[in-house]
Amino acid sequence: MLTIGTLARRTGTKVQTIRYYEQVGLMPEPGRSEGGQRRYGDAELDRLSFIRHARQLGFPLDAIRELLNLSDHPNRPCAEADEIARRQLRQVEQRLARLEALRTELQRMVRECSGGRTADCRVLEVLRDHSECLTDHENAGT
Amino acid sequence: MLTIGTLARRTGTKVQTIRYYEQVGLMPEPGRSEGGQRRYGDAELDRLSFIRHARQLGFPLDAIRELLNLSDHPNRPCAEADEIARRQLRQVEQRLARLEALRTELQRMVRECSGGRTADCRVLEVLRDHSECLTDHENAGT
DNA sequence: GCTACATGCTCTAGCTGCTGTAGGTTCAAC
DNA sequence: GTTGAACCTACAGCAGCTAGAGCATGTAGC
Repeated sequence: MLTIGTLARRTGTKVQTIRYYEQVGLMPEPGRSEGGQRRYGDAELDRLSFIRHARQLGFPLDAIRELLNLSDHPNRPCAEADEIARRQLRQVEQRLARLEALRTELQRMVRECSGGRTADCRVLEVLRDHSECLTDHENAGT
Repeated sequence: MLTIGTLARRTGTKVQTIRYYEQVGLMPEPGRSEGGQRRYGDAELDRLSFIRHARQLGFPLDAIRELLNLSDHPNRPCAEADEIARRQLRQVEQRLARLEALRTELQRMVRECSGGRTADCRVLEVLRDHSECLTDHENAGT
């Protein structure tokens, strides 16, 4: 039986995050000690590892919920899990494309800055005048 | 004199977003009509365009605040603006590297999935067992 | 058995950067 | 004068946590 702190250390998760996962229904409500402290078993350790790993791969919590659901039904076809992963892959690819455009633009700004006064700063100039940009970068960033 | 709605349309910003920028001090408190509605001039139009453009390039609001500050002091050296842009570029490059690792891993998962039952699903299997991963992908995702 | 202290508990607020809604007011055209 | 679009303030909510307050429990040493 593991305390929440031990579970946290084993999975590289913060204690509060585990409680948060419980709150949003990703982790089950665990058993409690006589004094009311959470006690976890190996199943929960596996489940949390799964969640953390999926998070590291950028899956949103909703997708992880679906994946966990599928994982609980070994006889169902895996097309759904496959589709979730593909969706995530598409997302990642889209973000990559946007970030690459941003990188290009930022590199250009930085390269052209000659280090004078802010009045002549290329960085500020480009920001002031969108038409100086080579690439599209709408909805970018985050 | 522009109303907030016109300013919003001209800059591709939502009205609420403009009010939000005012609230967090990115936009100045504008003049008001007799009835208390905001009225903007060209300076504000430029300032908001600057903000939006910087946001499209992924600069966080704090960085934009600094950039605007620098922009208001044309005689100061532009090293600071340059540094802010470089910092942003580094951020973008880091995110790119992480996302590329994610893409690799997701591609592998998807490619190896043979479309059987979830019990044998590669996607779920990889998520269950971190050691199957080729790349590092810690702190990834968002 | 007692004390000290790490760890646990719940609850609430805060982070970023907006976005949406409720319930009311102003403006401009007709 | 009346309509209807656009405006106003104030506040709640999104994701995915994270941090803190104020208190309870668990455990190790003595």
